[in-house]
Amino acid sequence: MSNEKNPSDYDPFYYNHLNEHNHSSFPFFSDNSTPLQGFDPSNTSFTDFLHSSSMDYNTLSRAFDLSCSSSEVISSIDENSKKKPAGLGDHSMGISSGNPSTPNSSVSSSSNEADQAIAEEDSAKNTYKKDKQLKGCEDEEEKTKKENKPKKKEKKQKEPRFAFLTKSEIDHLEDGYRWRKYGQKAVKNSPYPRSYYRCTSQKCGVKKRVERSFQDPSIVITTYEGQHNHHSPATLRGNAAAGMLSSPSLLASASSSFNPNSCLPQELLLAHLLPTNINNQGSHDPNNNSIFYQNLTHHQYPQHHGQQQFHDYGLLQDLLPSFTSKQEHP
DNA sequence: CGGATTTGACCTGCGC
DNA sequence: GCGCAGGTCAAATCCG
Ligand SMILES: [Zn+2]
Repeated sequence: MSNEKNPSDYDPFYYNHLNEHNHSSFPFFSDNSTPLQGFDPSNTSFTDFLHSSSMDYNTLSRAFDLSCSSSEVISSIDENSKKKPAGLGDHSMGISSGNPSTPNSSVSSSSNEADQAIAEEDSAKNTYKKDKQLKGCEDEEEKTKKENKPKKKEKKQKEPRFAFLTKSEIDHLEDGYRWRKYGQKAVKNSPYPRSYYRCTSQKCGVKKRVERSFQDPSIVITTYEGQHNHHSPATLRGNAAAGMLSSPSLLASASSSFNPNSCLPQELLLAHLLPTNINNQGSHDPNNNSIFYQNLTHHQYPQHHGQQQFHDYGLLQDLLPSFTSKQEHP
C-alpha cells in the first residue's frame, strides 16, 4: 500500500511526447494514399520515428480536429520497447487532456513478435493446470506439489498485440464483442488496476486488457491480443455504434523491432476510423463499418516469403477461420 | 440457476 | 537463486 516506488521510475508504456519538434506534416494523414511508405521502418521503429522528429502531435491534433473533430492526440504505445532502462529522460508523458467533452481519441500501436506464431490458440495453456486438482488419477506421485513442466520449452505464443489508447471515461467500452473478465492486477506505477478480459467465444482466444493511464484517468489503454475468428455476437443490428470501437477517431498502429539485434520490424499497420459513418446500415458491407485497416508489411524474412504476405492481420475484423486452424496438433 | 465478476493464489520471466 | 512484476486460474460470489 505504501508505494515508495518512484512513480516516474520508468514508463511501462513509454509514452513519448514531442511538443517542440514542429514539423507540420503528419505522414499518416495525407489523404487516401499511403504515405506510410515514405516512412522507412527498416532502421527506425515507429516509436523512434515518433520520437525522432518529422511530426508533432500538435499538427496531428489539428488534423484530428479538422477531419475527425476529435480532441487531442495521445501518445502511442510501444509494447516492445517498454524495456527501457532509466536512460530516457522524458517521463512527462504527452498526454494532455484538454476537453473532457471531446469524443474520443485513440491511437494504437501493434507489436508483432517474430516467428510465425500467428493466432493459434490452446495447446499452451495446459501446462500447469490439471495437476493442481488431480482427482481422477492417483497414480501420479507428484501430486504433493503442483509441479508443472513445460514439456515443450518453445512456442511461447507471442501473438501480436494492438494497443489502443482511447479517451473515455467509462472503462467498459463496447467494441462489439463479448468479453469475460478473468483477472485484475494492480499496475506498478499506476493507482489504477489492469483488467484482463477474454473473448467469450470458445473458438476465439482473443484477449484484451484494459487499464487506465496513471496520469489521466480519462485515458483508457486497451490492448488487444489476437484476432477473432468469428463474427461479432451482437452488432450490426441496432447499435451500430458498437460495431466498431465506439470512439470514432484514428487508429494508427505500428510495430517496432523488439529485438535490438535485428533492426527490421515485422509489420506496420495503419488503421483509420472514420468519424461519422456509424449509421451506414444502408451500405452493402455491414462488417466494414467504418474502419479502414491498412497494412504495410515490410517483412523480409528469407525463410518464408510467400505465405506470410498472403494475407495480413485482420485487426478488428473477422478473418478467415482457416487462418487459425491451419496449425493443428499432430 | 447460469453466467459473469471478484479476488486470492499461483506460475513464469526477468533483473539483480 | 531470489524477488518482483506481470499474467492466468479457479473457487467463491454476485446478479439477471
Ligand atoms: Zn472473439
